Amino acid sequence: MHPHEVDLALTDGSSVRLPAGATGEELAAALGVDDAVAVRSGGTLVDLQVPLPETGPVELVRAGEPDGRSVLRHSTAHVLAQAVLDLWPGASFAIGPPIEDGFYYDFLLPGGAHFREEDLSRIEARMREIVGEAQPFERAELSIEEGLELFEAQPFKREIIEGVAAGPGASDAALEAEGVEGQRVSVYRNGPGFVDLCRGPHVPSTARLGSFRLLRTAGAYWRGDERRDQLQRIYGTAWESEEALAAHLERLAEAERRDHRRIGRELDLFSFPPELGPGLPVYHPKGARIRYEMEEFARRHHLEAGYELVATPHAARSSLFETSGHLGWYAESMFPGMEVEGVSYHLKPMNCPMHVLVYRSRARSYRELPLRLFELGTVYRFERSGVLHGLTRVRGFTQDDAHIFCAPGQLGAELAALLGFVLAMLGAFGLGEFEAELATRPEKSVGDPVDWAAAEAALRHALDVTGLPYRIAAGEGAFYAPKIDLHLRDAIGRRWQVSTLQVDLQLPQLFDLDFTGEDNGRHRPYMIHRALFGSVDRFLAILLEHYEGALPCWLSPVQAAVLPVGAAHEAYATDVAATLAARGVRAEVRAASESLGARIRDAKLAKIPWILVVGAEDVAGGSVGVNARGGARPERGVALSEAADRIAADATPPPLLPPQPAPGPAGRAPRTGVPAPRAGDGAG
RNA sequence: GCCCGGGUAGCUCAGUCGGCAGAGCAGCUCACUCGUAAUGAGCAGGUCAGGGGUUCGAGUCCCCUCUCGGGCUCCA
Repeated sequence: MHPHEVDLALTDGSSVRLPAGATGEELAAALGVDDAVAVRSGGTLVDLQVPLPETGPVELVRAGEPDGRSVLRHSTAHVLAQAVLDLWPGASFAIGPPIEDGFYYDFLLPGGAHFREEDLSRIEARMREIVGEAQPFERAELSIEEGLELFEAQPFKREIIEGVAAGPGASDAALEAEGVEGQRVSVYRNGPGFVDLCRGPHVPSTARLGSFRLLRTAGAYWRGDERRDQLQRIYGTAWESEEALAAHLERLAEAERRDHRRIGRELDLFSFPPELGPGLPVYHPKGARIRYEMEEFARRHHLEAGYELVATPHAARSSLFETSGHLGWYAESMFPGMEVEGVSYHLKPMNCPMHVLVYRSRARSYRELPLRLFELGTVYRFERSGVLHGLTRVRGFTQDDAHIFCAPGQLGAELAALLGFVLAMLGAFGLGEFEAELATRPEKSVGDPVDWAAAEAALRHALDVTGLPYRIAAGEGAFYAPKIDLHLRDAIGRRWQVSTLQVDLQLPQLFDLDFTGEDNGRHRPYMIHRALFGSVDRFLAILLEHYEGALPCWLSPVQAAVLPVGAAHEAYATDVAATLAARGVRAEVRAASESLGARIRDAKLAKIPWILVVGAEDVAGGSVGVNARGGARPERGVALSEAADRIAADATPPPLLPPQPAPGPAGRAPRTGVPAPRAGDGAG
């Protein structure tokens, strides 16, 4: 029996009577919790084996919660390192943190060796042996000197210890997690020969691990610095149960099925002809039709929102980009110049200098402001070859770009209205879950910090008015402007950065823009850069992945397929298609050269929202058979006029909530007024 | 740009030890004229990414280049 017992307060408000000095393991036993992996005490996580503090509430961290998964993943990463060091004697190991959905570990293999895909199964087999041996994780704390001695043969570990020992500012968060704090280093041992620098906590034993999978190998620079060693990274995933692991692997398969590059090929939307060069897409008729619908929607609503259309060329004298600062700051991201008649030209990486010239083409009055210039402008950026990715990262793309020139006093209202407009537009595409980042002045920036602060305040005000959840991304603004970056989540929870709103402090000055004020004096306008889709190309890719290719009817390149049962019904099918076309529906007749079943299958695979089957009964009765995408079962004998009504309604672009000057309580207004996302199921 | 792995018919892929370049789908032709996710038969389709090398002989082995994919770095 323990000499005395204490009442231990739990975070949920209850308490448990335990012997003094009891550990997290004993607490878990007392509570009947069998999946605890750590203890949360005073905001930090500690090992289960540590005696619980008698003051302050504590809480068990269970395997399935976010922090618990991180512990599992971190522990699994240790086992990965242990396995690799077993299999490659002389290997160096660097860092191995938990990450979203998994973990990785970086190594330098002896003799400059590299991992191969087939190594993953060997390593995984060795990891499973270690798990089978139920090795305890044991924590120890050492002095800096002891740590350096322990890791004498491990240059990366020594560098971490030395870097942190050198004092604050010499470390970063990822390295801190590796277990060096102040003048102590913590290490974890498991098994006879393995010890790693680590802050912890870890599971009590490797036996608690097992639902993991190694996924891929990759190169990764030491400390993320491309001038330093490139290490060999192994990525894996780990979960609290086989079921959770299987669910994650299924999510990966789901993402694979939604890959816009695959869908683009299967639906014949676009391609990347090698003859054009990397990162330069061509849109096929169906893909171009989708773009047309997106762009028309954008143009129409911009006009309604008080924008004016402009059009500008793809190239300009290099001197323009000297003036704008692009060649000074971002020449590396621009295509090299070309010489024409002794003058250097560049492809434009952004539209703003051109729009500035439109503004400056004549004297401007305060009466004209805010002046909102909109263009679907195609820009060219020299992206490094390794970063290109489908339509989401290309070398030539079209921005739905606008520049708003306004008087200083108009900035706040303009930004707030703009943010509402952005949310309404994106909402119309069926995307509703947004998060924002306010990116503030970076280290490398131009302009007066006072102006920066004012611009940042205006952006923050717009966010507050809109009620959008946001976080501050300190120091992540563009060199010339603070900005709001808008992110959205797609149907399977992935986050995509889309819109950007920037308050430019530089261009009006560089181009010496002005307007005549009410006071007959010259004033400098503010300039807002903004793109809603960001890139039309990239936004199309996001839509394709979000909808798995089954776009809402109004965006579908073909909205209805009319299938005659036999050749005798083809004339009627043509009439049906003409009726639909008269209602503005994009309809196609697919003649009876193949079996009806095969044509239905083709239409389904092409994700056509409405399939109309017409046979003898329909010819006689003026009806159609309706097979709607996502519908429960096909209908027979629907009157043509009724079917046309339903399809025409489905094919109509959604309404857009006008920008709201005064959003309602809790700032949900921009979303509540937006029509519910069209599931693209054609249910009419 | 860097690391790793790929590139064989429009697509997905097979091709053993270096010994005649294949399949399914798609395409075309013919027959079938069909009531809600694949009718049948036939035909055609290849500079095996490109170039160089080794070899009696290269899709296969070696080198270079291009390109795609996964990462890293970058992303005004």
